[in-house]
Amino acid sequence: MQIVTRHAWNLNEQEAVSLQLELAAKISLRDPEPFDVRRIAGIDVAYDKDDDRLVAAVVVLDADTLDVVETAAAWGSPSFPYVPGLFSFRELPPVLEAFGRLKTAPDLIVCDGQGIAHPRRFGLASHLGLLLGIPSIGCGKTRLIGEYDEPAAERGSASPLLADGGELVGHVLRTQTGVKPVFVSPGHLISPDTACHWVLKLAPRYRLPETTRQADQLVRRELSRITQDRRLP
DNA sequence: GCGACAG
DNA sequence: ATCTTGTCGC
Repeated sequence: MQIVTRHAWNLNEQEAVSLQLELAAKISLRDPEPFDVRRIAGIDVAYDKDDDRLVAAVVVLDADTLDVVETAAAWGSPSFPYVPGLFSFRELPPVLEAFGRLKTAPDLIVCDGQGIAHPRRFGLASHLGLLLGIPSIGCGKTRLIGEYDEPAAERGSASPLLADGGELVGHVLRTQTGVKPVFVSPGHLISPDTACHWVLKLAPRYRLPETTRQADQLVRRELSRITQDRRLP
């Protein structure tokens, strides 16, 4: 698929924050109509512990069978420090490169991290969704912002994630009975409820959605692949 | 000033 | 993210 980057990535922290404020105004929390989802993409990034390199991977799953139908990966190096709230500026460059290697564009993207459940309502999922113009969801393992009540223990239970004075920025969703919940928030072109619906559907057996699990596995395989090469004298 | 803080 | 052993359970 063709990737068109709409802005540069060589920014300092102040410029990055300004850009987020500017782009956050363009985010839509409405579901497309019609909203036909056949291919769902999952992304993940892994860091090399010895070298300062990182790998980004994209896996595309069939929405009905959850089978992997296409994958792509790209190597890079951290071009931005890890700063809570500016995560996308660190991981998106290689992720976009990986997307550019896909033959077919997905209908929905699920990211590791947050969507609008972010200080400026512009987390990684929102940034990626906006740049690609594709519906996106943020599914984080831990909280960045927001307050919430613990959801009931049964799979499918959810409680609203509220920021500031009660603004709904997502949901804390229990994907498996008796297991720690995940933080689901819309990235772009999707509503909070529809985002939860898809994450639950993508997690029929494990805590994390299959998109995230498959992307994580691919990225680790890529890491060990080069680690092996490096051991050869 | 003191915590909190996606991966 | 990454560093790390064993352990309980299906």
